[in-house]
Amino acid sequence: MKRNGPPHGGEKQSPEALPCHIRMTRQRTVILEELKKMSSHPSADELYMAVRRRLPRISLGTVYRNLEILSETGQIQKLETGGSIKRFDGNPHKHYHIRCVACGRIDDAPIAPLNQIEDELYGATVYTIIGHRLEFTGLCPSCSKKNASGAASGHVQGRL
Amino acid sequence: MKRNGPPHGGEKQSPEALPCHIRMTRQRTVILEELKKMSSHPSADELYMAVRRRLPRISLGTVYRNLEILSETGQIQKLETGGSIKRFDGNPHKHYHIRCVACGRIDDAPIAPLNQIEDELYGATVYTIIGHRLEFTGLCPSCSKKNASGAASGHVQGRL
DNA sequence: ATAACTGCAAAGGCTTTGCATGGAT
DNA sequence: ATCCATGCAAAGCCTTTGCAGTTAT
Repeated sequence: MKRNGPPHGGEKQSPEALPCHIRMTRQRTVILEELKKMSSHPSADELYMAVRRRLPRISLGTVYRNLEILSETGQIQKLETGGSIKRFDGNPHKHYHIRCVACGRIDDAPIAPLNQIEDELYGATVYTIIGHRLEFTGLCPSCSKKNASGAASGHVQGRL
Repeated sequence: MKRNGPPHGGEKQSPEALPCHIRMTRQRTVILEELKKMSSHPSADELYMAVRRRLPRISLGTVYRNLEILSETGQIQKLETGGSIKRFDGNPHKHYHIRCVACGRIDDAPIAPLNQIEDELYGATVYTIIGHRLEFTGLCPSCSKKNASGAASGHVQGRL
């Protein structure tokens, strides 16, 4: 079914020819609306939970499929962060993020894009450069508090 | 067995108290040696293949466990790149990478560390900053060639 | 002697996919 | 009418883990 793309979350999919006509289904509309409403850079599953409040019969697979399509059409961003769980951003514009290494929370990083940084590589790499991604890591307020109290051996949260 | 850490490759593990005495087993030695020998930032599985040439009976689980320990003791780096497959770097020093979005190949990015960049966030975020990661994306020579020839609809490789 | 480690296999978690059905254009 | 999209469930992939036996110190 997939031409030759990687399985799992592998490295990256082929540009995967999108269908000729992309239809606007109720599911797709709601997924997009809910994602744009959330500032929390949700995972597919978190978004699924949110969407389910409006479309109780939607399936997780549909959410995944739509997130893929929406990101391929540039309406949203699939975040490739350090964590292995994929997260999505309703804001399609280039910006950086900061990620809590303890709970996985992701926020926008208030810093201007490094527009020239890719130039530094031009003569120096054999790659054709496409872009770059800058991600800060840290502890969110909540985890940093927990870390300070139960500080014995530096315990950290399991997840969010 | 795991205290409270996330499952899968989740967000990040707790500092996971390492054992009191870390033994140097043959497996660990070979894994470290082979990794340092490879400049290709291999995945656990790729390294497993390499190590197996010297220790045919080693198990993949052992490779994973050792990579975890070695990275926690700072002898190697676990790369948190955009791809969802984890890769490892025998070079424990801070440096950036460039990743081929088509095949997942990773090379070092020949660019100096941005030592001051984290300062820009100090007043501006609620996070306690730990570090940052800069990753360039692009096409490696091999994929860029393939992309140019079969350029009809921009096909790209499936994996490495 | 004993805590740490290994091999093996099974479990786990996130993501993708096959298929029959439903729906947008 | 056509072909894209959905729901459901099963499969897939990478990674982690339980356990019993082994080994470094």
